Amino acid sequence: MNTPALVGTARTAQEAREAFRLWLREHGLPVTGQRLAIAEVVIGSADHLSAEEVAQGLEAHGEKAGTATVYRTLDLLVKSGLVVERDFGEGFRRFEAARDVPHHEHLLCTECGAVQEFRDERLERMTTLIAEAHDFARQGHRLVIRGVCSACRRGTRPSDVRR
Amino acid sequence: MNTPALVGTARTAQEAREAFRLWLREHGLPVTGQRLAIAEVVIGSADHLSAEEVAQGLEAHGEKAGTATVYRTLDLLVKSGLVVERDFGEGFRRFEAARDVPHHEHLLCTECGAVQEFRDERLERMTTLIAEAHDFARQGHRLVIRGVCSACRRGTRPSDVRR
DNA sequence: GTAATTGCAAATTCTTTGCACATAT
DNA sequence: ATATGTGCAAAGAATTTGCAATTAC
Repeated sequence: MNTPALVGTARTAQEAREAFRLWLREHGLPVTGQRLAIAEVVIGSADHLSAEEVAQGLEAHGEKAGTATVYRTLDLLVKSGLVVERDFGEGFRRFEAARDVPHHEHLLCTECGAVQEFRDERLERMTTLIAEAHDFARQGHRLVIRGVCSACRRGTRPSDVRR
Repeated sequence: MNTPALVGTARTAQEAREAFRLWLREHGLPVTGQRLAIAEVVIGSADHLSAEEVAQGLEAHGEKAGTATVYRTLDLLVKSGLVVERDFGEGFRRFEAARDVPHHEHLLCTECGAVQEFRDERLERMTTLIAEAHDFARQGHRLVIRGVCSACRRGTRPSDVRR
């Protein structure tokens, strides 16, 4: 439920496990069942998951991990580059598989919380020029467009519960 | 200290008090010393203040208010339209005087936390078109460009303490 | 075996809420 | 007078941390 259209394709659960296992090995860190399971949930999902949703995803797979472990593993996944951290100003963070897409922006539905992604080359150039003009060494940017998605406008979506 | 260049000009402390007093009157709400003092700090400042910084600002003026009052009054100021709420993904909110500038974007220095503002007409049109293309009823957007400001690059700024 | 991870619960940070007391109108 | 605001301390939500028991290598 609530699986917004995406720019790229999430990799398979298996690929997720193996990619993370490799990274852990390379860094001399123990490969544990929890770590692989969490990688599978986050990287295998096409959604932008909150820490809580990751924990729920684990249980759906018949696995589980304590809250602390979920957060600690998410940090590792971000460090490994396999996962990207997002902040849509909801008061908590979301985690998204780092796909092959170099960079993309987000459309956030203020009704149901659904997220759509899109890419716009112009934005890349535009923000670079703007940063230059203000004598900033640009590191990156974030654009979130807020609005109401078509499903919510039509009253279709059965009111997701999002905080 | 740490007063980034701004797009518009903050109104004076007096204007702030009077504007808020008027709004409170119009809405049948009691005009209290705390409310006026908080309005003066937030609207009179050219910065993007956190709730804590507002409280500190009060003490600097020889006034003070409890945390709850600060938050409750900030809500009122936002409702009155005199103040705008911002979320730069720092884990807490910031509040900025609503100046005459209709909408502007932010450049955030990841070293010292300084914020510069800028305006770009193209962004307005661009985000409207993008929202349309995705069948979203656009409500607004937010662009934050992250980077390192010139002062920090030159090692000039005496390393602000920002969380 | 030993060092690192796990899970639980306690601690933190930002923000909200309940309630007795104080204050604006 | 009376409704509303204020401050304090407790409650909440998201996240982090301390620590004994457990597990990977």
